[in-house]
Amino acid sequence: MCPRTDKQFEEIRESKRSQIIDAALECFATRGYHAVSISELADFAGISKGLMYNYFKSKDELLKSIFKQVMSVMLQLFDPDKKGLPGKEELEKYLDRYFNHLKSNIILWKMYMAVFSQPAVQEILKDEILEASRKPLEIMENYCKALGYKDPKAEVAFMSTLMSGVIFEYISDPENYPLDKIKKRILKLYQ
Amino acid sequence: MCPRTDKQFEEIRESKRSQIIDAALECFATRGYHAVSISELADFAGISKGLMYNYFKSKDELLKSIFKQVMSVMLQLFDPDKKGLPGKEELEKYLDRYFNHLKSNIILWKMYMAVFSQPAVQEILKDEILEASRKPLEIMENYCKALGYKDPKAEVAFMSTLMSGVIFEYISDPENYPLDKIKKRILKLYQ
Amino acid sequence: MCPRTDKQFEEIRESKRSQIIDAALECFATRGYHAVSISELADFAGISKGLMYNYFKSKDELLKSIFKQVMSVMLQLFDPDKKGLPGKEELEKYLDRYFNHLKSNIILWKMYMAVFSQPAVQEILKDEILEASRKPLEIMENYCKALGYKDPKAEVAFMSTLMSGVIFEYISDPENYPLDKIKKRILKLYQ
Amino acid sequence: MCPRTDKQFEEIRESKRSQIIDAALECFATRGYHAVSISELADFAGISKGLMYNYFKSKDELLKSIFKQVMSVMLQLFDPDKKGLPGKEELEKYLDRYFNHLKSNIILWKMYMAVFSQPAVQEILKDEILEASRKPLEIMENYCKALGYKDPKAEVAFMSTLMSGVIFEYISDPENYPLDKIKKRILKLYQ
DNA sequence: TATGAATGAGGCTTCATTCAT
DNA sequence: AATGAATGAAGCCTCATTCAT
Repeated sequence: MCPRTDKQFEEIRESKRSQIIDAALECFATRGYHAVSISELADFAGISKGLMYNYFKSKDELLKSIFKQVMSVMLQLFDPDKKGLPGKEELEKYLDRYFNHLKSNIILWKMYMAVFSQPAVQEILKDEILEASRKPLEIMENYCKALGYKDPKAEVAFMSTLMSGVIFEYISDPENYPLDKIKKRILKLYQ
Repeated sequence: MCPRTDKQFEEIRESKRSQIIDAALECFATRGYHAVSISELADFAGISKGLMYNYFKSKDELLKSIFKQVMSVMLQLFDPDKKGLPGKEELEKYLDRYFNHLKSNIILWKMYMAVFSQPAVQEILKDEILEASRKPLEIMENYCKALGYKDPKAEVAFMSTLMSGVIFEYISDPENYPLDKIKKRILKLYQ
Repeated sequence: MCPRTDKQFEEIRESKRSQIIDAALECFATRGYHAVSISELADFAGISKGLMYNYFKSKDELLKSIFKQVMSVMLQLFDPDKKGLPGKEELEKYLDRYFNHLKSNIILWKMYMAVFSQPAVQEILKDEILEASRKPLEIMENYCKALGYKDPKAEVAFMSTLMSGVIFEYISDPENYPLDKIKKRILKLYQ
Repeated sequence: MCPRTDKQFEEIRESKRSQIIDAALECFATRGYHAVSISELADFAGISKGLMYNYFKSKDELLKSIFKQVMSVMLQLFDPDKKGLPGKEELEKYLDRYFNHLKSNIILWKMYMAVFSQPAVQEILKDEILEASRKPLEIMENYCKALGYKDPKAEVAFMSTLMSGVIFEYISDPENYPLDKIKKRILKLYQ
C-alpha cells in the first residue's frame, strides 16, 4: 500500500544492474560484442529489452560500464598493498597474484582481449583504455627500476609482451596451456 | 573485338578476386568485420555490391577466403628453405624473418588477431587454424630440442607466448612498440 | 494525524489535477504533443509517472482534458456580460478583450492551434470543437447584423479569417508581430 | 544481360523519388508528421521500408525534402513574371493567383500549415522556413509601398494575417468556407 | 560480367502503460 | 495516494542479399 522506500529502490537497482552486467559480460566475452544483440542479452539476463535502457543509456554505454568494472577488478590486482620497495620477492608475489587471477577470472580476461582486439570496440572505449593502462605500466616500471635495468622502459615493454602473450595463449586454450610451467619460466628470467 | 579466351576470363576473374580480397582485408583488419558493410566494401574495392556476390557467396564466405589467404602467406614464413640443423644462428634468422614479416605485413597480423578474438569466426575456422599452427609449432619444437631444453614442449609454449605477445603488443600500437629492442631481448634469452 | 475528510481529499485531488494539466499544457503547447513523453511530463509536473495514470486514463485522455479546459477558458472570453445591443463601441471592446486575452494567454492559443493542426487529435475532439465555436460565431454574427451587413454570414467568415490570422501570426512570432497596430487596422475596417 | 545505363538508373531514381514524396506529402498533410510511421509510408507508397532509405537519409530528411518541394511550388506563386510596377490591378491578379492556387493545391497548404503549427517540426525545418518566407514578404512590401501606405511593414503584417487566416480557415473546412466571397471582401479593402 | 534498385529481417531504442509495494 | 521498476509493442534505421536489366 505504501511506495517502496528509497533504500529499497536503491537495492533493486544495484542488484539488477549487477545481474545485467554479469550476463552481458559472459555474452560479450564468449561471443563478441557485435554478435550479441540487446534482445539476446535481455533474454539471457532474464529481463525485458526495455529494462536494459532503464539501467544503461545504450548498448555502447553498457559496454563501457562493463569495461569499467572489468578494469576496476583488474586494477585491484595491480594495486600492491605493500608499499615496500619492489624486489625479486615482490615480483614473485606479483606474478603469483597475476596468474591466479587469470585462472579464476578467465571471463574477465576474455572480455579484456575481446575489447582490445576489436577495432570498433576500441573506438568506443578509447579513453577508458588509456586511463586503465596507466597504473599497471607504472607498477611494472617501478619493478624494472628496482631490478636495475638500464633501459626500464624497454624492459616494461618486454614484460607487457610476456603478460599479453600469457593472457592470449591461456584464454585461447585454457585446458592445455601450461600456465604453471610458464610462470616458473618467467620467474627464472628475473632471478 | 575478338572474344576473350577462357584463359583470359580466368585471369580477369582471379585478378578481380584478389582486388576484392585485398580491399576486404584492409577494411576488416582496420575496422573490424562487423563494422564494415558490404556496401562500403564494394565502394572501397571499386566495384558494385552485386559483383561481390559473383565472387563470394556471402560475407562470411569472403571472410573465410581472406583467412585462408592470410594463413597461406603466413605458412610461407614458417617454411624454412634450409633443412640444416637448427641452432642459435638459425633461431636468430628465424626470429629475424618473423619480426620483419610482422613489420611489413601488419595488416595480415591484425586480421589474424581479429579472427582469433571473434569466437563466432573461430568456430567457423577451427580446422584451418589448427592446421595452420601445426607447422610453426613443429619448427619451434625442433629448435628447442636442438637447444637442449629438458622440457621442449614447455619451452615451445613459452616461445608461443612470446610471439603472441609480440604480435599483440605490436599491432596494438605499432608506432610506439620497440620491436627491435624486444627482438634483442628475446635473442638474449637463447644465447 | 486525524484522517482527512472526504472534502480534503477531493481538494487535494483537484489541485494535483490542475498541477498536471498546467504542466502538460505548457509542455504540449511549446514542444508538441508527440514530442513530450509521459516521463518528461511527470518530471516537469513534479510527480511520478504512475501518478499520472491515477488522474488520467491515458495520454490521449490527458490531451482531451487539457483541450476542454482550454475551451472553457476561451468561452469565457466570448461570453459578453453586457446584453446591450452590439455596436461599434461594443465591437471595439470585444476586440480589446480578444487581443488582450491573446497576449496574456499565449500558451492557451498555442495549444488551440496545435490541436487544430493535428488531424488525429481533431478527430478525437470533433464534437468539442464544434460546440466551442458556436458561441463566438453567434456573437460575431450579431455584430455583423447590427453593423448592417447585407451578407452577415460572409462577414462573419471574414472576421473569423482575420482572427485566425491574428492568432496564427502572433503565436508564430510573438516578439515581432505588431499586435496593437493590427488591432487598430482591424478597427478601422469597422468604423 | 547488360546492366542498365546511367540514364535508365537516373530515370528510375527520379520517378521513384517523386512517388515517395507524393505519398509522404499526402500522408503527412492529412495525418501529421509524427502520426505517420515509415512503415505506413512505405506501404502507402507501395515500396519497402528499406527503399525509403535508399532515397532519403532519414524521416527528417524526407520531411525537409517535401518542405523544399512545397516551398518551391509556392515560390512560383509568389514570383511575378511581369516586372511592371505593382498597382491595384497587379494586386488583383496576385490575389487571384493566390486563391486559385489554394483551391487546386490544398494538400500543399495543409502540409504548410501542419509544418508551421507543430513545434517539433518547426525545429527540424527552422532554416528552410526562414529562407522560404523571405520572397513573399518582399513582394507584399513592394505592393504596400506602391499603394502608398505610410507604414508599409505594418500593412504587410496585416496582409500576412489575412492570408494566414484564409489558409487556416479554408483548409480547416474547404467545403463550407466562402473562398470567393472572401477574395472579393479583401479586394474591396485595397480599391 | 556488372550494376544498383529493391527487399525484409533484424538491430537499437523509445515510450505509453502496468503493477508490486 | 504515490513510486519507479518492469513490460512489450512499435518506431527508426541498417544491411546482407536478391534480381531485373
